Amino acid sequence: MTRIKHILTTGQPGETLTVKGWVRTKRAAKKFTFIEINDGSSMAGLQAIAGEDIPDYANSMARLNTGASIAITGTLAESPGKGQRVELQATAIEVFGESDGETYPLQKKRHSFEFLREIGHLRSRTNTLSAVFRVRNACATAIHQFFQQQDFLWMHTPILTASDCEGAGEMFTVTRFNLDNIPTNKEGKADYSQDFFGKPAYLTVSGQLEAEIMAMAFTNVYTFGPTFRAENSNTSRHLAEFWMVEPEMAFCDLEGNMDLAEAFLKHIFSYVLEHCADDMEFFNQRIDNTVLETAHNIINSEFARITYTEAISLLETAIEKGKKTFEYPVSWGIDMQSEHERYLAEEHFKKPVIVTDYPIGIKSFYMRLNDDNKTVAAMDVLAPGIGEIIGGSQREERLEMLERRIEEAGLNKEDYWWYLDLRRYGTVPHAGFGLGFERLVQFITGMTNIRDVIPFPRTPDNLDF
RNA sequence: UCCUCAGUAGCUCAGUGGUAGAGCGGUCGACUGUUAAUCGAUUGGUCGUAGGUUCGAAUCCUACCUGGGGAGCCA
Repeated sequence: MTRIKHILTTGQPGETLTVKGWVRTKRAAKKFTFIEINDGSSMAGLQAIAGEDIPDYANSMARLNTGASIAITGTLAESPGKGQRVELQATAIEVFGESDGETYPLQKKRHSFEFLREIGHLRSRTNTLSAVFRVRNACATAIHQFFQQQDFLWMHTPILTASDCEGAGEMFTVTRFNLDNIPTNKEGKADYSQDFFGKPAYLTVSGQLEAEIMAMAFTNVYTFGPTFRAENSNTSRHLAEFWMVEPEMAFCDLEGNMDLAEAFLKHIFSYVLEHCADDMEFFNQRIDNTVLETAHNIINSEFARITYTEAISLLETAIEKGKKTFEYPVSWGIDMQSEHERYLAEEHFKKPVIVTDYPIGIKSFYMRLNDDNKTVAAMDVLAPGIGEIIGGSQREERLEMLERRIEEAGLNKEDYWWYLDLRRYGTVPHAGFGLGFERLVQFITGMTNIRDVIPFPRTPDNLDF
């Protein structure tokens, strides 16, 4: 079967072929009809023209409403009209499934994204959403290509986990209990020893700790899979189920980590520009007229790199000079608010900025303590319009230090016996980061709501399709 | 979870106390090359839900539901 993408680029006049897809629009004159058919392979559809001479013309045309699935057989010809190089002169049309114009929700007009979310089973047939999902696919391909070219191994870390103490947010509990009749122990609480795993189980919030295990055997690995957060977050950049990419590198420090993150983003943007040119052009025209400029900016310019301490100074200076007022006060030690991060990325640097070396008190226990004993070797990549798109760190590889940090965090050392073993046997400096895949797709396409860059978004009170 | 805005035709919206409207879409018709086709006609509604105020409520009040934007949490 010939896909429309290839016909539009390389199809030659005179070729006889059959295309299959869905009718986007139909324009009828008295004795002939133009049909635009789309099969999802490209933004542009193929224009077909059917004259009265095709079999069962009147009846066929009446059945070709927007959304109908059809096969058109015909001969390619140079198009006398504007807007397309070739068109298909139909000799036969087969209708697989009709689409009632009275009830089919997609019309030949713009729809709001809010409305399209309500018809999640049909929205991928629209220009914007199909472009988003082609770009999403290209991003995923680019990610694998980037890592594979550099000898990283793709590791499948588990979705089910027992660790509930990473502090990365609320977790979904997984159980085989009948929730209307939960076995209880003497204290009247749920008796997990009778559950499937014999202890509480959850959906993973991160594959990082397992990735560290694998990096201690394969040097460079990455994970790419679904991740779950049960936080009651209702924003345009949070999902309960999202995809995360987490590279982990042995023999690597924070500097190497930043270098990888920057090269990684540059590669993905380049790949998408090359492979989804039409889609990106569409986003630039219809969604956000800065996406192409942003993409070239990412590829061609160095990311800004500053320490947390420098970032705080910048913010304080901006306040002093009256250049900016913030709702939340700024001082060394605070966890920066969205408004602070946005100022840095969107107004001060106007490009991605990597902030490093955060105060020990606001970051996770596994991040490596710096020599100043006040900061840890953490890094956040802040993107204009998105905020934190990557969060990472050099990991604490010193056994005694890690034990101390676990205790200080109020966590149980015994729960991490295997994680500590990695420091006991052949420990090495290592580092890694996590990238929110949907936020990346948002960043590239300019789509403002994260629910529109994943085919089937899962958010609080929303589990349709 | 908090703050805020909004729910009126299939969609996008106007109507802000006195007989429910427009554009688009759909349908029918016209048209020898259209491409968000064009032109003409036509179709279309329990005004989010439940109470309340009033002679009278889409409009005012209360609660709830749903959605958007912002915040927190983070990727």
